[in-house]
Amino acid sequence: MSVRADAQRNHDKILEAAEEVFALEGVTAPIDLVAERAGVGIGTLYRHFPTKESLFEAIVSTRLSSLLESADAFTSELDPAIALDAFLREFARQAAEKQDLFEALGQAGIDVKSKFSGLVDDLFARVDTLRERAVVAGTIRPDVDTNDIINLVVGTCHAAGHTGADDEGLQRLVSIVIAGLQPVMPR
Amino acid sequence: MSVRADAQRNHDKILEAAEEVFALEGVTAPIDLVAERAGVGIGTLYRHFPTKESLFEAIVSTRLSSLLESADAFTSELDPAIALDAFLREFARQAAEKQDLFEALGQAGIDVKSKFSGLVDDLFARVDTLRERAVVAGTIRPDVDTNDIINLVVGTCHAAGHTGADDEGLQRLVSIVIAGLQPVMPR
DNA sequence: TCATATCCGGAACTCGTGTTCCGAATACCT
DNA sequence: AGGTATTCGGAACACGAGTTCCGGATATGA
Repeated sequence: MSVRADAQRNHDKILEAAEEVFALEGVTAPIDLVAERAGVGIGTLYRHFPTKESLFEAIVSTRLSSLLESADAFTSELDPAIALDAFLREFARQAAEKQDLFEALGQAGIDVKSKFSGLVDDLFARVDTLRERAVVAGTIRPDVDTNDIINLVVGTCHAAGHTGADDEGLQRLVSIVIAGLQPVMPR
Repeated sequence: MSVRADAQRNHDKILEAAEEVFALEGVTAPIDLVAERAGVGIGTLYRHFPTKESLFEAIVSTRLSSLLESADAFTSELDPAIALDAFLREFARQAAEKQDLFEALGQAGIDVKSKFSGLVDDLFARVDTLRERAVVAGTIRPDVDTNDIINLVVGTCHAAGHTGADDEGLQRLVSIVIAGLQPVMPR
C-alpha cells in the first residue's frame, strides 16, 4: 500500500509552512509555529520529520540545490567575466531572503559540513569553477580563494540581514565586496 | 559603611570571568559557567548583576570604550590616508577575539542601539570622521557611507569567527573589503 | 570577642522549546 | 458499508537556561 493521501498532503503542507516560517523567523523559530501555520498538530509534524533538525535539513537541501542550479546556469550561459559577479549577487539575494540558509552556512560550520557535505562540497566546487574562469578572464584577483569569497558574501548577508537592509542595500554591500575581489590596477 | 571587601572582590572576579567566558563561548554561554569560572555561587552572581543582560552590558560597554580609544588614537596619530584602514583592522581584531562584541553588534541592532546608544553613536561618529578624512585623502570612495563600512567589517568578522579562521585569515578578508572601499582607478 | 548587617551559595522555581505517547479519527481495501 | 492499519492531534514529559529565595557564613565595628 502506498502512503495515505492525507499523509502526503500533510507532508507537503508542513514543508511549505516550514519554509515560510524559517525564512521569516530564522532557524530559532519554535516548531509549534510551523505546525500551526501548516494547520496540523505537533504530533503530525513529528510523524513526518522525527526531529526539528531533519525538517531543517530538508529545507536547506532544497535551498542548496536551488543555488547549485543557479551556479550551473550562470556557468554555462554567462560570460566568464561576469558570471561569478552575477552568481554572488544571486547568492546574496537568496541568502537574504531566506534567513535560515545563511544562518546555517554561517554558524557552526561543522554541522553544515557534516550534514550537507555533499551539497556544500558541490556548491564550493561550482563557485571555484566560476572563480577560476573569472581569474582567467582577468576580472578577479588570482590570490583569493573560494573560501574567502564565500565567507565574505555570507558575512555580508548576515550583517545586512540584521540591520533590516533592503535588497538595494544588500547589493550595494555585495558590490563593494566584488570590487575588492577585482585585480588591482597599477596606478 | 562602604561595600564589604569580599563583595568587591567577587564583583571583580565575576566581571573578569564573564569577560573570558563570553569572549570564548559567545553570548549564549550559560551563566553558570561564569559563576563557576569566578569561583562563586549563582546567587552571588545575581546579587552583583541582577540580570544576565546587565552583566553583558557591563562588558560590552568596556569593549566599546576600548574601541573608541583606538579610534581616537588612530585619528590623532596616523596619516588620514591609512588611519581608517588601521582602525578597521583593529576593529576586526578585537571583534574576532571577543566573539561577544560583534555578536552584539551584529544581532538585533535595535537592542544595541537602545542599550548602548551613546557609545554606539560615538563609535559611529569616530568612524565617520575617519572615513571623511580618508575620502579627502583619496583612499576611500566617496559614495559609501559609514553604515556600509561597519556592516561589512562586522559581517566579515562573523563569517570568519564561525569558520575558525585565525588572525591572518581574518586580516586577509578585511583586506579585500578595504580594497573594495578604495576609489576605482579608471582603466 | 560578640553582635549584626551584609553577603554567599546553591537548591528550587519558572518558562520556553524539543520530543514522546496514546486515544481518537479516518482513509483505504474488500 | 465495515474492518483495520495508518495517521492525527495535543496533552504530557524532558531538559536546559534564567531567576528567585532564604538559611548559613562572614566581614566589620564596638
